[in-house]
Amino acid sequence: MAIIVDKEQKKRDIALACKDLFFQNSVKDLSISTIAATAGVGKGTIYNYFNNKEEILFEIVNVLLRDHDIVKREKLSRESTTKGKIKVFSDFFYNEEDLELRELYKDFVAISLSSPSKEIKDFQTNHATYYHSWMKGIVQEGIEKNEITPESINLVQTICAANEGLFIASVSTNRIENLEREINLHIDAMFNFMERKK
Amino acid sequence: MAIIVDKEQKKRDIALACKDLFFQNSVKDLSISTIAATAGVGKGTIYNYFNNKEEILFEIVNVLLRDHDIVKREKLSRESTTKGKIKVFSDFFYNEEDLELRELYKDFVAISLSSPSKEIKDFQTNHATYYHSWMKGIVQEGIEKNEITPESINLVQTICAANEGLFIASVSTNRIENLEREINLHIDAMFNFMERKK
DNA sequence: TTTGAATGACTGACCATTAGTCATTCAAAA
DNA sequence: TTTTGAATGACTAATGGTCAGTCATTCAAA
Repeated sequence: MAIIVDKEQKKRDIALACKDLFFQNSVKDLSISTIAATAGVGKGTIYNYFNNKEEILFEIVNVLLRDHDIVKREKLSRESTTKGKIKVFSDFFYNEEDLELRELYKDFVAISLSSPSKEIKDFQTNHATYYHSWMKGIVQEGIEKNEITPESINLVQTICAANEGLFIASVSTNRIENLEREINLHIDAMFNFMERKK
Repeated sequence: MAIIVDKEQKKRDIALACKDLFFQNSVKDLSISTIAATAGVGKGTIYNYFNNKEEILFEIVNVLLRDHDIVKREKLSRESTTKGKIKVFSDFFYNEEDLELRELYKDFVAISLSSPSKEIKDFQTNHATYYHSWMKGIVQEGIEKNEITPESINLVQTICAANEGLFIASVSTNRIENLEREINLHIDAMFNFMERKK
């Protein structure tokens, strides 16, 4: 009949083609024309695959998060203690290699705060739930290995939230000079309470 | 020679005139024309007092925060325990009476995440520092009254960050069904560690 | 007391740019 | 040759921001 393209693949191709554009500019400062030109397609084509700029950002984040998770799993497997794992788990917010992904993540949170559409919220919920239960698994494991107390499981939510809160503060204010230090301090403080006293 | 207006006052007047507009719409969805019409001035006049829409939001938040603080001080004085005070301090994120201010606050954080201009960051830093040291004062007082351990002072940062993080999560995801409960749970958990054992 | 020059406040028409649409074109398959 | 999905970019409507001109008030000089 006519050309049939793999819609999902093309969507990914377009998104990844302007990855760097999104790294260097905030979504707000990018025009659809620029994005289309960078991806090497017409403006109309963009609208064949995405409803708006934000969805392109989501697609990029989605793809990058998959790679990020693989690396994270790798790094986690090299840690033996629960505390070490939690620290590695939290290093997304400050480490050098996730700098670009973090740039996108900022935009991402900004969008979900100002335009709470259903899709965006579901998207965020999925990711948040995924990482939350991942961390919960790590803590659970620590409990089973008798490293930390059973009540520690109730602090998972707080650790996650504090990480997020510290990150937001480090971006939106000048109050946090050293995020890595700040996050590790708070994890240390939490583990003081969570660790089994011998 | 000519008319001299109180610039600061007029700025406040314009901002407050479209307060409700900002409550009901996100900054993104408001046009300068609409804002100008609502405030009853010409579009050009807006630019005599503000550089962009965001600055109008800041002005509104500034004024409202002043009132909010008075009420908060009032409420705090009625609490006798440190734990009670911290809970009252944190209720901004979920209580009914601050609903509108919270709407603005969301926009506010979104802007500081996506357009980190110097002014915005300074503005945020001032407020964050102000509230942070306020809470620190409350904790300090609790330590002096021998209610909580001296080490508690190190958890102020974590409590603040976790509140913020939980709030962000409640807005941007569907994971937190009851923010009030979640925040109070985490404060209770923290106080379990902070309180002096008798 | 009158007057007109000086000045600051205010304005909305105007311009450049943008998001989003859609009629048209293109190319492959039948 | 015909059919049909994909791609396109000219077009429209709306927006943010500018700026040349208008207006109102004041006050010094006549």
